[in-house]
Amino acid sequence: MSKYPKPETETELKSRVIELSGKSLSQLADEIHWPVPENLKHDKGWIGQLIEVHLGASAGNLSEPDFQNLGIELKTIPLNANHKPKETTFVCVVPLLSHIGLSWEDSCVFHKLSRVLWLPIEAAPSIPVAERKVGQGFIWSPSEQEMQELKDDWEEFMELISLGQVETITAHLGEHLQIRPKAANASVVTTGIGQDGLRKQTLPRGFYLRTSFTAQILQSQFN
DNA sequence: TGGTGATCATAC
DNA sequence: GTATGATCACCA
Repeated sequence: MSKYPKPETETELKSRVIELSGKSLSQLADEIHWPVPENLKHDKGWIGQLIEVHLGASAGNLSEPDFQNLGIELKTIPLNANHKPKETTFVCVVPLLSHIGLSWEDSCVFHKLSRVLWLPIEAAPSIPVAERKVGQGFIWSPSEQEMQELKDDWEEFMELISLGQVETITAHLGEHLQIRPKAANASVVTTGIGQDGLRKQTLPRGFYLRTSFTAQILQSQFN
């Protein structure tokens, strides 16, 4: 889409983010001739993809940062009526087999969260999707303390997985990160390690950031 | 009513 | 199935 080429510099990206702030989703959708869904029940990724187009993110389902040349990952963050995160944030799929010898610095969580463009968007159910407005986006990296806490969570999870305990992991575990299912439905399977140490088919899972953590990020940015 | 567990669309 | 993008829906 030549109308929205990829930003070549961080400065360019930032100025485009400023241009988006305050705009409604129907404005953005109209510009690229996209219909606006009544609700997101069957279009859960619609807002994220709408923003990707407008910011010129390298689209597609590649395992690359959204802005590969800048090393920046784009995450929209839905806000409730109190302007706090409404949902957890998906980070990446949990490695259940090829994690042996994987270090924190080589993990998908480390890479995805090293540099993130957070873009808050109104998501209170009382506001029709078309009327929801884009907030003020900003580029973020974890503080030293946040990075350490994320690493601690990650290492706790990876140890359990190595021990074949993945099916004992619930979303209650983890300070900032949590592990929850990540699949089209409960019948999807991937290969993991069972309690006997042998391969076993199990439900794919993903790492998610708790809303308390993303709330902390927003607060440090706007307060 | 907030969080956990489940689910939806789409490209390849 | 795995990757991208996430929100839904129910129950404690």
